[in-house]
Amino acid sequence: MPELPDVEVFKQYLEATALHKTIEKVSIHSPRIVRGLAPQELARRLEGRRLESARRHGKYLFARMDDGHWLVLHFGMTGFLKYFKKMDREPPHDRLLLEFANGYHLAYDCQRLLGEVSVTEDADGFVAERKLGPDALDSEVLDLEHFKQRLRNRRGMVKPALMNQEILAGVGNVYSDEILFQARIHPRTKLDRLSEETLAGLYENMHAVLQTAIDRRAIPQHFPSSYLTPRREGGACPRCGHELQRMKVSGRTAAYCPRCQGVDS
DNA sequence: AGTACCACCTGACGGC
DNA sequence: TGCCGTCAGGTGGTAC
Repeated sequence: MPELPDVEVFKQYLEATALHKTIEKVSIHSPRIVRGLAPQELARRLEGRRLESARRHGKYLFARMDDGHWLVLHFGMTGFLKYFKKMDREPPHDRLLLEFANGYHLAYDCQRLLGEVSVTEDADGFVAERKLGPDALDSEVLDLEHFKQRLRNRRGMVKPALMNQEILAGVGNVYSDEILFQARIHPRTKLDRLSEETLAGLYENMHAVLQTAIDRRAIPQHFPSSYLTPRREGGACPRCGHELQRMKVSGRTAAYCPRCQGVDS
């Protein structure tokens, strides 16, 4: 479930492995993941180039090539990157494979094919075109006042709002549950029922949860024991011991503690 | 504007 | 054993 913390870890991984190496060959095993240009065109644009730097916005990863264009990666539900030398290390659902001049490979693996790969001349323009809101961890842009302003005057529920990539980018189903659990807010709470104090707490917890997840390499088993994630089957609330519950919110499965997170409002 | 529901897609899992 | 429905959840489209 690659959300903001997972993609941040992919970015750090790409930076540590695949930069500044000439791409000698590109293999596209699943053409349908390529969006906005023909697969052959994507290959042509990558071959002979080097990746020079990486950026992330929400759940999107951008790798800048030495011609100034950007390789754009989105990981859907099941995507990840793997850097390796020998082909017997190739991951099982390798959809796009870059081969570098040093003999190493970078695979974009995506079992369920819900991810996407494309190229853009302008990463900021891509973000604007997709109507993505500010990155959830970019506190320069998304400070508390801006956060409150973006959630203000909305009639919907808090969980779908956190997951709405046009309001803010990067939070998905798992981390919205964790943020709401830590902030002690019921997932179905209406935005217009959140006090200023609760909104401030939501903002603080959003930051803390996302940053903690990144620090723990987005590995749920390494998260603090006070966390809801990883969700245990019929598990108990780590705070009060009450049995955790699941409910559908806006078509998604929400996990929450009915005692700590109040009642449906 | 917000929500429900469906589709995309694969694999795991439970029921029978 | 094996078939089938359901679920997982990011995104995007449609209907209301």
